[in-house]
Amino acid sequence: MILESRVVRRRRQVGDEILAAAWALSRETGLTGWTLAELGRRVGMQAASLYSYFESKNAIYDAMFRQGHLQYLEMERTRDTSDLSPIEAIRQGAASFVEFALADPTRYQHLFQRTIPGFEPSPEAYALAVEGYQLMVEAFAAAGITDQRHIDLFTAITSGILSQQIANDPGGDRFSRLIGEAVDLHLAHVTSHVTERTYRS
Amino acid sequence: MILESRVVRRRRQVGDEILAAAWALSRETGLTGWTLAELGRRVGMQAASLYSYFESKNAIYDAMFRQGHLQYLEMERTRDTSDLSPIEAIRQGAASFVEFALADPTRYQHLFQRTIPGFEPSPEAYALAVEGYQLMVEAFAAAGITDQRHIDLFTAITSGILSQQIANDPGGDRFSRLIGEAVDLHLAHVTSHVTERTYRS
DNA sequence: GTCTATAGGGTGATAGAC
DNA sequence: GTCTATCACCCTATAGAC
Repeated sequence: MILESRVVRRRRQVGDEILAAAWALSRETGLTGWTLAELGRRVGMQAASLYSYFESKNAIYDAMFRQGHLQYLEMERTRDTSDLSPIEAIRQGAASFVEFALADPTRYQHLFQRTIPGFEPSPEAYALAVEGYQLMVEAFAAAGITDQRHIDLFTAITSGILSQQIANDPGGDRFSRLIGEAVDLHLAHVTSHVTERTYRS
Repeated sequence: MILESRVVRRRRQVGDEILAAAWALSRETGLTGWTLAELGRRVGMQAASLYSYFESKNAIYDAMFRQGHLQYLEMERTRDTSDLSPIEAIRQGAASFVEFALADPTRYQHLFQRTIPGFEPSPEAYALAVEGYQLMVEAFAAAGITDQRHIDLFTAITSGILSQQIANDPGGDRFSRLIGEAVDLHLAHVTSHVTERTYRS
């Protein structure tokens, strides 16, 4: 049993090493800009040997998707909002999401923009994405905001700022610096009864 | 001269036919989901013969990019805003942009999201994109809105709504129906002095 | 598990006859 | 201008020896 456990651990280590190399390659040449041959070279292995760890290239993408969402969920779970009002928690959550996105734009692209032709996350991995979305929905519910339209507008604004930032000013803050202003604007809007009356569906 | 002109006209016709087929294929299987062999088959031609009309596949993408932006500029130029206030013209412009985008999401993707690996528009084609952007900037200037931050927030919100709409509710209106609400929210914000004071950079 | 070899598919682009 | 033939790649994935 002890011997088997060592083997299992070693396997996991190599798998993680492959994933780390895949992330590095993706950051350098784009998510679709590398081949299994290059990935193998990075970890000192023939391309064919990668198949001992992942059953296909898409399985590697799936593991990356899963890993990225686990990182996001871990960040969200350790974020302390106990001292914050619900509204303040939403503000912090948005800032935290932007920080997560810009800390690794390639990861953001893979997790939230899905541009790889032919790749779709497995149900297990997709469930993690849904879980993250639910955390946001709950944060809004805690502030009494439950209208799907309001949440949709929030996600649209946030993703719009991030995609513009990453595409048109990579490494800068031309768009991302607007996130606080945009969130406050949105929150003021959805918590005002006047506006709700005007735009009821 | 007359004979030559006929030849030239015929060449343009075939070129346009090829472009139309490329658009059709792109709508069916994605911008990167077809090959020159398939495109040739569509127009009754061998793949190699396409090179008499376009010097590369990227040149076809470039012509599509150019054609799409010309369509947008044509729509903008024929849009009558003479009876509208500057603010109302911005509202109409946003609605018109959303309509243009959703009328052909593939075209929107090619013109404004640029997801084709390795493709960059030629300077001539890119100039058309800049021209369209300038039209929007001028519409804002006419309303006294010249702060780049405000225009950036507008483009972020608009593109965010559109990308969410196309990615998560294709064919529906879950996100796009929010455009009027979002634009009004944005306009109310940027024309309020209180807010300007709060968020001055 | 890792290797070599290769299957089996595909691609954009070019040469040269007609 | 259009064709056939082909170049010169490239890729993921698998078979089988070690």
